[in-house]
Amino acid sequence: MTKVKRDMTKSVPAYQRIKNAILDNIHSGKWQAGEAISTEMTLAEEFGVSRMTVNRALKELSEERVLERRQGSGTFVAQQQFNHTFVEVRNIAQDLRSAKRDYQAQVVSKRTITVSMLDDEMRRKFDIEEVAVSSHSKSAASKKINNPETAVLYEVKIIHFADGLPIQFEERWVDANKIPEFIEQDFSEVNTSEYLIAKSPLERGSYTIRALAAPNEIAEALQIAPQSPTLVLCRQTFSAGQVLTFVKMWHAGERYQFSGEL
Amino acid sequence: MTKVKRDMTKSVPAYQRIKNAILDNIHSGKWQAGEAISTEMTLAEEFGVSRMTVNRALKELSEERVLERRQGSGTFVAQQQFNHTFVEVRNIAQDLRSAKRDYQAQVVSKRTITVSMLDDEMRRKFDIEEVAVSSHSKSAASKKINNPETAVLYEVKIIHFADGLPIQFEERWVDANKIPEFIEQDFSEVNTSEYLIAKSPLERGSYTIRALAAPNEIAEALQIAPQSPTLVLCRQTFSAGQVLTFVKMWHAGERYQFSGEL
DNA sequence: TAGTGGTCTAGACCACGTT
DNA sequence: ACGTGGTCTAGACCACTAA
Repeated sequence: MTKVKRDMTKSVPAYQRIKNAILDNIHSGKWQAGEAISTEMTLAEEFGVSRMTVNRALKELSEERVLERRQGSGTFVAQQQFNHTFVEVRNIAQDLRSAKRDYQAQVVSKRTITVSMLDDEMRRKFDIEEVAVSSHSKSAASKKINNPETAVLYEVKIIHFADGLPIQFEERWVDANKIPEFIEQDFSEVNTSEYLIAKSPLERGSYTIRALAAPNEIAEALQIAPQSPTLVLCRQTFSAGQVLTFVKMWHAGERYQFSGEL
Repeated sequence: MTKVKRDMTKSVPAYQRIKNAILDNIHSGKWQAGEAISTEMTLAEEFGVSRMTVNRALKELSEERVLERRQGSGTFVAQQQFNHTFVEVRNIAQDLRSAKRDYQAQVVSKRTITVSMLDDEMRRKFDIEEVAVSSHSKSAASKKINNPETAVLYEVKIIHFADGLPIQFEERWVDANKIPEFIEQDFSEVNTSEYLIAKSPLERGSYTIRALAAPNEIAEALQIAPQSPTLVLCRQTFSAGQVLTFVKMWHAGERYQFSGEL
C-alpha cells in the first residue's frame, strides 16, 4: 500500500493554476460572456484535482465577478461589468506618511455643541430629539434630550497639509455621549479617524462623493479662490446602531483626486 | 458501524455561524484589535466542526479585513480600517433604467481622428507614435504609424439625460484599429460601455475621480454655469495589453454624487 | 429525476514562525 | 522541534434547477 503522495511542492497552488487557465480562456475569447463552462466534476478530472479544489477556484472567480454560479444550473462567464469602478479612499495621514511626504495637521477650531445650538442638518444626521414638556416622540431609536444645555456633539475643523500645501479641510462631528474625552485630544498629533477607531468598534457606514463650490471658510483654508471646485467626501460611521461620527472632507479640485485600478 | 449523519438541515451554514460568533466577540469589545484569537484546531473543537470549516470562516473574515492571518503565527483581530472608503460607480444607463427613471442619450458629436489631428494628451494615453523617416522608436510597445492620415482614434461626445435633465456628459475615445466599426453605431440607442464590453474582452483599467470647473462646452451641455464644479470620472480600460478606450464623464456637481455603504 | 453547485468531513502534507 | 495557517483529497449529503 503506497502512501498518498501529492505534488504540493509547486509554488503555485492548484486552485490558482485553474483560475489562470479559466481567465486565459475568457481573455482569449474562447469562452464568451454568458456561456456555460464545464462542471466542477469535469474540471476536476481534467486538472487531476479533487472537486473541492475546483470549487475553490470557481468560488473565488465568482467573488471576483468573472464567473456567475447558479445552483442546480451551472457556472457561466459573467457579463463583464467593466462599467463598475471601485474606488478606495484611504486615511490621508497614513497615505501621506507612507508616500514619504511631509505631513502636518493644524486644528482650526474645536467646540462643544449643545442641543440649543444644534442645526437641523446635524439634528437629522445624529437623530437627536429635543423633548419639550408633554411632547411624545415618534422615533423610538432617537436620542431624547431634556436639558437644552446638554452637550450632544463635538465639532472639530482641521487642515491637513502635504509638503506645506493644504490638501484637505476636515470638518468632523462626534457624538459627545459616546466618546466624552474626544474633545480633549490634540488632533495636530492624533488623527481623528485613528483615534475613533481605537476608541470604539465601528460597524458600518455610508458615504457620498460630490463636487461642490468652496465656501469662503474652506476656500481660505485650502488657499484657493472662493467658489472653486472642491472634491468632497462625506462619511458617517455607526457604532452600536447609532451614528458615532460624521465627517466632511474637502479637497482642492486641482490638487487632489481619488484614483486606482479596476 | 453507523453511517455518518450530520445536521445539514440548518438554513445557516456552519461557517456562517462561526463568522457571526467571531464578529459578535469583536463588536462587543471582548476581542480587541491586534489580539490573537483561538487557533483553527481549537475553534473546530469548540464549534464541533472540521478544521476546513473553521478555515473557511477565518479566510472569509480575513478577506473582509476583519481578521489578519499570519502563517506560522496565528490569527489576529485586524486594526479596523474604517478609514477606507470603497466606492462603486456603475453604468449610468443601467442605473437610471433600473431606478425606473426616464433615460435618454443624445449624441453631440462623432468623429474620426487621424495621426496629424492627434493632441499630446491622447497621444500619450493611447501610446501612439508617429514614425518619421529614419527615426527610431523608444518604446517597443507603442503603436507606430507611418501615414499621418491614418485613422487612429474615434471620438464621441454624448449627453445622458435622466427625466429630461442632463446628468452626464461623456467624452469617449476608442482605438480605431481595435474596433473599426465602433463609429458606425447609434449611441443614442446603444450604450458605449455595453457595446465595447460586448465587442472586446476587457482586462483591466484605471480611473481617477476629480472635481473640475466646467469648460464652456460641458457647462452648456449640462445646463449649468461655466466654471461650475463638476464631478469628473476618467477611466481607461485595457484590452490585449493596450489602451482600448478612454472616457471622461462629467457630472453637474449639484445634481450628481457617488455614494454607497462601507 | 438527474445533474448541478453548496457545504462539510477527517485526515494529510507543506510552508512558515517561533522557540 | 513544534505549532500555526495554507492547501488538498475522496467522499458525502443537501438544495436547487431543469427536463
